[in-house]
Amino acid sequence: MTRTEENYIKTIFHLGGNQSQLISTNAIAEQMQTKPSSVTDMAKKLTEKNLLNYIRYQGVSLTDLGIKTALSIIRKHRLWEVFLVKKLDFTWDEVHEVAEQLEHIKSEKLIDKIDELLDFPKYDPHGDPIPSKNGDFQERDKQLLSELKTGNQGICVGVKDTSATFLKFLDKNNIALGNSIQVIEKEDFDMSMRVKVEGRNLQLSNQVSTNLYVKVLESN
Amino acid sequence: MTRTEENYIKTIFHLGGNQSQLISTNAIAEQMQTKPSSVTDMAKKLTEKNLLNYIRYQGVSLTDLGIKTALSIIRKHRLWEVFLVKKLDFTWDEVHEVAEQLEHIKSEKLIDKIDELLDFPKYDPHGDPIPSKNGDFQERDKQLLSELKTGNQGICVGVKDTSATFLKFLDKNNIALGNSIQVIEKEDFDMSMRVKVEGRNLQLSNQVSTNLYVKVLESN
DNA sequence: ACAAATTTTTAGATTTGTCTAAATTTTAAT
DNA sequence: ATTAAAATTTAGACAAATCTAAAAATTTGT
Repeated sequence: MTRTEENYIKTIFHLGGNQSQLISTNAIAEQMQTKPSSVTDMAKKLTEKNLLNYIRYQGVSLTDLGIKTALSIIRKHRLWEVFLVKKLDFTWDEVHEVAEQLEHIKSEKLIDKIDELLDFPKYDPHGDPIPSKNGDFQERDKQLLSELKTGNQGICVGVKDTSATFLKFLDKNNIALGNSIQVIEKEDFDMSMRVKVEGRNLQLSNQVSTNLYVKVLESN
Repeated sequence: MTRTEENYIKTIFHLGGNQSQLISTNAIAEQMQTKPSSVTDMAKKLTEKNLLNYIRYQGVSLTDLGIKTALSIIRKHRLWEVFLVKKLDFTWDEVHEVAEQLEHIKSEKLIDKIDELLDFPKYDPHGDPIPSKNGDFQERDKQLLSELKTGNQGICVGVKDTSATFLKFLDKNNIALGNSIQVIEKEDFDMSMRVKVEGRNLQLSNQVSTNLYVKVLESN
């Protein structure tokens, strides 16, 4: 498998092509910064290799083999991210670009040893779950901060937007995964909300609250 | 720089193209398992990029920029080898293949942090020196075991042949870098020699003694 | 249901890195 | 100093991954 092929498989997975949902060549092209015609060519090629199901004019979905392949790449990507943060003191906004390269290194032993070195982490620095060696992983029980009701309390467990600008914004406001967060007041006008993060009062815009995942603590 | 270009630069360095010595397209092709005509094409391309000096029908040598580039790649390769052995328990015969991939990862911060994590090692698992960040490195004072005279004593400091078969042979015979070694007797007939390695007697063929580097301990 | 707009595919071209076969240059031998 | 042998380059072709422009299919609006 070439690096390009792996990137297609990974992108299709992230667009939902694992739920036997058909993903359009247009959507893939947009995500990958390429043209729909290029996607069509690759769709044919990957179908030939039994990684995709492709229906002309409809879109593609991943086969079982395709899903397995995608999970393997995602596992590598997320483990490398943990490695960079835990062992090399990278910040969570610096890891993505490098992990994009490292995820393509071909050595089963290497990634298993990295997994072991990190003591088999379950989540990456952005709170996303890391598939196990045999490909299973459970999405954490979480919801967007914006979905919480006034008074609800939770723990920050992940981010939806993983861009450096958003992550740095969170750093600057001392919001980190694991922090407790409580909704004090929601503003109908602009959907912003006042929250308490680890005891500190903050005003967060809708843009922020729709990109921060929390695990709700049941009040009773 | 593409991965292929980097591999050409690295190969030319190893063939001596740093000493402003001209390396033939034939020699490069043989080393890289490709055809001389392909090398010619790449020679033109890399000359265009100011990495090579190329004289038609004569060969190529590295420019200053080419040497700097080669040293950067070799630095990465050797640091990754140390990482694999020291942090992930790879054996010295397993590291080459994986390091060939890792050496192409583009991130200055990454390799500097790996260097730091390893506490700035000077030599890789095969005894080869690791260029510093600014590109200087000194070849260790060493000679082939085969060059020693009867009675000479030394320390194993490196291998010339880094193939898995040779390295496993050394493992099997409990010969490791850092071991003391003394020449007991040299056989004129087949150039084999009887040696004492850390007190144990061994008979080594010429093939072995011409691939093991030692640092001679001056008798007086 | 049909025309217009949108999406997708096809056809043909481009770039990178490679190859084979033929032509050219250099080296070696007498 | 020629000629034969060896090494090197050129010319033309190919595969992978991409693009643009045109054609075809699908979706949408009325």
